[in-house]
Amino acid sequence: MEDIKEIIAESIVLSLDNKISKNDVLDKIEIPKDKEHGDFSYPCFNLAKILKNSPVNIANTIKEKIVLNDKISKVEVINGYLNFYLNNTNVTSTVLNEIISKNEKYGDTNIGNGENIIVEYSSPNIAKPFHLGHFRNTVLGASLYNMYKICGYNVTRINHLGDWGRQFGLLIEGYKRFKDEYDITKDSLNVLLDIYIRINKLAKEDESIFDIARENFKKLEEGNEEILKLWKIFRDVSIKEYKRIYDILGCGFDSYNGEAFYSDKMDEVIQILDKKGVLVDSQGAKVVNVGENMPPCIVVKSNGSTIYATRDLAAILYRARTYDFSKCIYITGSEQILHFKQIFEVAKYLVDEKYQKGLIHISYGMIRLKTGKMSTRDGTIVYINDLIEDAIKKAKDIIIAKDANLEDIDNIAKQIGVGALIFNYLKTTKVKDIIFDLDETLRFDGETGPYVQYTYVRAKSILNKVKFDTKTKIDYNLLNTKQEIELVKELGKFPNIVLKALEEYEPAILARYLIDVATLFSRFYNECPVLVDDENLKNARCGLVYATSIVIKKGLSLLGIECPEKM
RNA sequence: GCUCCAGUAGCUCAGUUGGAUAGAGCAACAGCCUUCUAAGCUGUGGGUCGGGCGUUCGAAUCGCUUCUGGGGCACCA
Repeated sequence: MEDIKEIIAESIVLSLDNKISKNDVLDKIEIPKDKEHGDFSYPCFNLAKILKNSPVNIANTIKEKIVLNDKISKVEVINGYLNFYLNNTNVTSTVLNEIISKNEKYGDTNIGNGENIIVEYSSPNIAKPFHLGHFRNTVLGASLYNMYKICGYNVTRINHLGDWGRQFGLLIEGYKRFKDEYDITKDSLNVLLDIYIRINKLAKEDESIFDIARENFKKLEEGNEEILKLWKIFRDVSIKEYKRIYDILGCGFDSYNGEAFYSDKMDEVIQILDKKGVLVDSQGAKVVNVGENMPPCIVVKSNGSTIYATRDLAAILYRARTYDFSKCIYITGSEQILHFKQIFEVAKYLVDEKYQKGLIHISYGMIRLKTGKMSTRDGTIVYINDLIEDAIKKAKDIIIAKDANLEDIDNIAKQIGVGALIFNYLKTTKVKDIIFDLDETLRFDGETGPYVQYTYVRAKSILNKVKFDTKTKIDYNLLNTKQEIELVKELGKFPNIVLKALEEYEPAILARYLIDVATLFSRFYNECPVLVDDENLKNARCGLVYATSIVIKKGLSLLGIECPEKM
């Protein structure tokens, strides 16, 4: 499609005797909102001044003089716009043949050319259950990973676990006191959470517990065997639980090196910064100044210990050396925007410019409740385990109500329930806060994952009823209804949609696109019967159905959503 | 107080980077299943694009200003 835009631009320039540059024209060419206005449109208003003539006259002049190839069927002038209409039969066969021949590789490119990219995402805090915030983070990261992968990048997924810091001193103390009341091997994260809440309460009444906690963390840093053993148990138990969730979500990681991993790599960071003379004393702490409009970045606290910024800096240094990345993408909530601005500034003292330029922070809005912030204390946190359970159960109920004889109901219910959740959190642009609403989250009709999955299932259902051989010669000129042509054109956009979604780090672009495809397919499905007597028409429509199924399945897989074959 | 982000239909959101009559879903109402799965399709109603000023042939989109909501502002992550 892009090449056609080029051709149009060149032709316009020629018909204006090169009085305007091709890039200017290319810049202005747009795809009309209203399909009645053609496939491409060029507004002539800005030419009025340059050529000292009215937009309508200019448009008419271009229309008369322009020479186009057979890919364009007609050109029209409306209100100073030049509207170009593509030759539909040409587009249809090109698009459908490409999709069907490439099949599950449709949309793959090699623009990444093997470049190394790191995506850091999910990153929950050890010993705490997985909640909705982590969920949004995880599905965002996983889908970006999937998209980079098919664009030829070499991607490393890092789960930067929050497995270090003074809260472990407190947790260890709580565990020592209360462990006999619990069975840590069962429901381990909730046990740890419970202990954590209890010891926090206790510490509020008895300040001395905080001192013990500090002492515990110090012992942990020094490698005290007993303490280290406890910390390891917490970490192992947590990862095991997280992995169970990642498994359900169908995502994974190449590294679980979290904060603790960098605990012995921070000295070098401090040394480098000190050697470069940028580490200055400020109110007892050691900081790096990062410009006037930001507070300084604290690297060493006034009590001599390090802070999360120090660990993040150590991670940048380590990753530059280990992975030689061209991009290192961090996915976190928007409350960390300032923090990443600061450490990216400091990073210029640690790594080459090419690494520093590759540091990218992708932030997303909070998930809140109608009543306000989620809070552990008020018990208003929405845990992902519960939500997944609810979603799967609801999917199963609906399936049973519709067709209790369906095979493999549990697996299908899982695909639909989980798909609904993932889609729900990817369809909204990441900048927006999301107000959590259980009914809305568990909706399966309208702009939802199950709707897109359902579209796929209907397509497959048709294909299962015919012998459709991709090798037969198909006359796609027969596809000439409005529904067919619009669907084909939408399918043809897929590769560009993926690129755009990646460029903007915005899976929502792909999710929205899949809704559009599903809607156009549903219209086609309602208006154009596929299983007709006319063999040629049947074949052509089957080709369209098949191509649609390919695009939907591929698109959903990039979002991290599975497609049931029946539902 | 400073700073970043958001504000579009009753609700939840799109809006192709400044273009033509601002679009979807949900909710409401009215239709469509003896024909490829109705988790679907078609239609109706619903808008001072938070307000104001400006730039422009042309603004939901850019600038300034103001209101509302949210985040951040050094020893938490």
